[in-house]
Amino acid sequence: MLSKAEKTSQYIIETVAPIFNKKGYAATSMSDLTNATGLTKGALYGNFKNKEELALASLDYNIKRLTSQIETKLSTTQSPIQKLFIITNFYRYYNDFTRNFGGCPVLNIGVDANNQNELLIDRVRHVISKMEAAIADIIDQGKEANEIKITVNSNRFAKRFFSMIEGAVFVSTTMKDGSYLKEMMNHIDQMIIKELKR
Amino acid sequence: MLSKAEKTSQYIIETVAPIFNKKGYAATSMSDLTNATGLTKGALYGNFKNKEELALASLDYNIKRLTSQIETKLSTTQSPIQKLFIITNFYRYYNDFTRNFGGCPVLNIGVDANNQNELLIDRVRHVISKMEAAIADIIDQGKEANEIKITVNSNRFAKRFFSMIEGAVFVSTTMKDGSYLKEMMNHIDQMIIKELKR
DNA sequence: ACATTAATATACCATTTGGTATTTTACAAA
DNA sequence: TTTGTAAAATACCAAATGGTATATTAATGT
Repeated sequence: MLSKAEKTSQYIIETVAPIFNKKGYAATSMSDLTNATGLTKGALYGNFKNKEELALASLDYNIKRLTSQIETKLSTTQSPIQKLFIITNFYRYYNDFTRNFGGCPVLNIGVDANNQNELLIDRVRHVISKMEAAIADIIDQGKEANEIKITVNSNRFAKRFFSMIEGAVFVSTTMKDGSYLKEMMNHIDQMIIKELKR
Repeated sequence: MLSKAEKTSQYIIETVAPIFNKKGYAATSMSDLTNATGLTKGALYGNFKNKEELALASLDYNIKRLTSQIETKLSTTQSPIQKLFIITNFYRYYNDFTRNFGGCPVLNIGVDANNQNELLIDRVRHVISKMEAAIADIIDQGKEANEIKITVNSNRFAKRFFSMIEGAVFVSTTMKDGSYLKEMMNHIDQMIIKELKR
């Protein structure tokens, strides 16, 4: 059972996470957070050491929501190739998914914290590495399962795969035009078929 | 001949543009700008109406530096296909190019100003549209010159082209790893050869 | 050289910033 | 129901925020 403080901390993070994600670290003020939560500074500083800890916890929360959603979807199939299609299909409708918490946290905090906050940017780098590694892992599984050509460079493909996704996420968000994501996912699907599939 | 005020305005923008680009609009304070320029608020507010005008002029300046550099390089060939290769080759070393003014202004301000500043984000959208249109235009010229298949969808290809570039720019910058850009440009070159070239 | 204007510096404004010390309130065990 | 403690509200801090009015300095045309 959650204690009062744990419940409050949870509530604070849920409320505050989209704000940090939308506005960025420096541009988000403590009063933005008290206004949004309906709580006072006493409550916020009682539950979190400072603004930075709030931002870090918010980022972790957003990343967790994102990755756990992908993991859930991935677990519905055993086929590595199908897993890759599940990822592209998830990002096809990514704008709808992220609307709830204010855009892609990897992109937003990655750009916002770059050269501004080492702790935040380190976490973003870590997530990117993890996601790329996960994609490369799926490809390697595909090789073992004889679904994917053994000649492909898993890591190189994973990096390109992820870069393309983030590029489409960025332009799609900025231009408020979901077709960028859709077209890019179609292209990546073709890449999977032509470059990977054996 | 430039008046004193024009020279000062120019100096301010040159000095201030990379700061806005790195830190974003809200996170950049007027004292950041007075410190960097060595000028006082009197000088800044004498030459620019307010902080927002400074940010807009800074964005315009950065965008101009970027686009004029590309245009110069493009003018060295007549061949549409070669022009596309010139673009990918420019972005191969984009991190070195943008180091001087603090990263890609399209990416940085696009993410920073999204849902925060309408004037800034509108300018970013406008630039993206322009760049995509320019790419589509090159492709159309390639069709007329019998270099490029008439069946390809110029606009669709241009959007994908640009999205891929920005994605590589983002991950490359965030991870401090130029290989993302290099690999992506190699891939786009292959796309040009396989999808466009006739 | 002088007067006029343009450009910059200075001093100040109310408001907001992140953060803290203290008081008050809510809660749980006895 | 009382008491100890955990949690949240309040009041406050110095510093910084964007912006302005005024004073001072620099440049310019005559």
